[in-house]
Amino acid sequence: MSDIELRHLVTMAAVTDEGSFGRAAARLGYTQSTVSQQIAALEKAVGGAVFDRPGGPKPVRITPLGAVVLAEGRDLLARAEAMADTIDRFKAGDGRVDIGTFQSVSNMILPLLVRRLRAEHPGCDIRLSEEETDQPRVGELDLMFFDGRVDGDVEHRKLLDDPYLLVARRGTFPAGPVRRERLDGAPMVAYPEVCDQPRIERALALGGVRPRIVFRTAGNDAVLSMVRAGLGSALLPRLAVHGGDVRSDESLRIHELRPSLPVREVFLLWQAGRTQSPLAARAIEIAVDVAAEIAGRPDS
Amino acid sequence: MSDIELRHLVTMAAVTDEGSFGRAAARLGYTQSTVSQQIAALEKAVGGAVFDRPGGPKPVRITPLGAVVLAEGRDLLARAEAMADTIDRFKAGDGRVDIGTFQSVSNMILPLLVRRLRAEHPGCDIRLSEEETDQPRVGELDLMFFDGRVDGDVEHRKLLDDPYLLVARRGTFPAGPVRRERLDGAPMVAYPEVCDQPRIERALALGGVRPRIVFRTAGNDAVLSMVRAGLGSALLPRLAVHGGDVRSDESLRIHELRPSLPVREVFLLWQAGRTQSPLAARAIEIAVDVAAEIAGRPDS
DNA sequence: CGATTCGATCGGCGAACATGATGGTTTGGG
DNA sequence: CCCAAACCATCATGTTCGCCGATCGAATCG
Repeated sequence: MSDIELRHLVTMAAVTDEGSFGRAAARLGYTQSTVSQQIAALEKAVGGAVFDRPGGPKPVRITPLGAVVLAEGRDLLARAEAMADTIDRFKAGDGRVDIGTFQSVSNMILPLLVRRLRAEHPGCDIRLSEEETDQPRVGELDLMFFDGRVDGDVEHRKLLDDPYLLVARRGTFPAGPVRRERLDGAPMVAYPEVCDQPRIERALALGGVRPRIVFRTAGNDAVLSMVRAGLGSALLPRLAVHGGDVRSDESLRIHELRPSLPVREVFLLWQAGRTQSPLAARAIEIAVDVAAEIAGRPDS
Repeated sequence: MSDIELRHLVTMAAVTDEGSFGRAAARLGYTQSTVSQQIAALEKAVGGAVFDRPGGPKPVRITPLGAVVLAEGRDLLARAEAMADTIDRFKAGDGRVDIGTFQSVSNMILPLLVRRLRAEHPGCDIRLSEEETDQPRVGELDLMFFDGRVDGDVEHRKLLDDPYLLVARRGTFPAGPVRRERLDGAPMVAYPEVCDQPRIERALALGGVRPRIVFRTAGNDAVLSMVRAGLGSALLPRLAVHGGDVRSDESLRIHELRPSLPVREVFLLWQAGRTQSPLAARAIEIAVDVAAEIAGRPDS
């Protein structure tokens, strides 16, 4: 019954435009016989004639039922064409991409990524979500920034190594590198124990160094404010101190740690075995480029 | 390329709902093999995978491209269903019908026809047009009322015979039938010389009777007003004097003519060889019924 | 490591499609 | 009045396409 096919509607529209089965066939690259059969099939599907065939050189004329079918059919065909357009645009890189980020991980990378992606695809829909869970829900995202290895069915791309630096109030330590032992029992401000944070604390503890964590917060600004206020020092990844006014802040001093902590690795990861959108694929490439530029930039 | 078929979209929607090719096949009455092939065909048409197949008991998962296709596809399917609904309603008698009427021909029939048609099909779109051309454009109408025969490729259905009556101001003629000769040179108000009017004037002239036409107007009311005002008498078809307040108007008198004029035949006609809508077909039936009732109604 | 679930693939069969030729119908001109 | 032209329907034919049944390979789970 409702076995209407788009091809038949195209043919019907052509017949209406041309006023003749034969000319419509010529336009569509069919034979007159084919057009005749297609219209017959369409008429069987809708349950009534859509054209009156006067016979002879008179042009065929649409019936009232045919007018209804044609009006709705043209609408349907327009929708189908719009669908094809949308698909083509999507394949060219338009569409939506959901990117997850965590804490201060990507405060340097993400703005550049978004800017370049939007420059390439002005119409694209970039959605960012920052969640504070340890084991993130990569399942609902296209891409996710993360520091540290992650298990599960996840593919990853390493973006950069992010070394830890010690940020202290001026006068807390003498200029230059600071030995790890100096942090044992020292008051410190730190991130919550998610992501890479447990790992560096374990690394310190392995050397018998146990700082006194006096405050934990996920906000970079809050950490730095507390350091400025003299609450304690902080071990922050370079990305977190690289930008902003940290280096020009006279009340703060940045020290290297000796021996240095194992670097934090920043990854871009996504669900394994899942087809990426062209936009997401492009985002990965751009993220890698951006990370390489940032990693190669001199420290000050 | 853009060879997307509605059937494939239905299958894709089912797969998305069920999370499995096999269950979708069971729901649709297909085989798993068929669903697999249909999805493959769809993927070839859109140029990319629409599902990720993890393999094993894991449910298939839609890809970003698939999400786009599905969103647009559901819209397309909804349109197609709406189209089927519209067609079904049309075949049940809904839709639009264009009816032409002329002068005072159908002042009695048309209101009843419209009322009954709208009672049967509340949603239908009845359009009336009254044109003052002699040879009407039946080509743009579904149905047309007309008095008198018409040539061309026109099918017709006779509705009723409409005899002419003489309407005069009280006191113009003695009560009862009036002989034709009395109208020779008499002042009369008449319709314009279109439709049936030339025929009755010829019929009078054939008997040597030539009224003095002092005013021609297409409006029934205008004719009667002029008769009341004493401008002259009028030969009007019975339909024109049947309704309204003519018979109860004490200032007017209705006479038969002896010998009577040949009756005016009222037809409903439409273009020959043209498929009509169910609504139009029903309108014809109702018009015939209505006309029969009116013709059978006693004169006063 | 088998049992299970799942999609892909192959061979085959029947329906649908496109073609070319033929026939019936109508129109308009000589 | 008949003939040529335009037009659509139909038929027979070859080919494609859709669907099915069966089988295979992959992944998961107990």
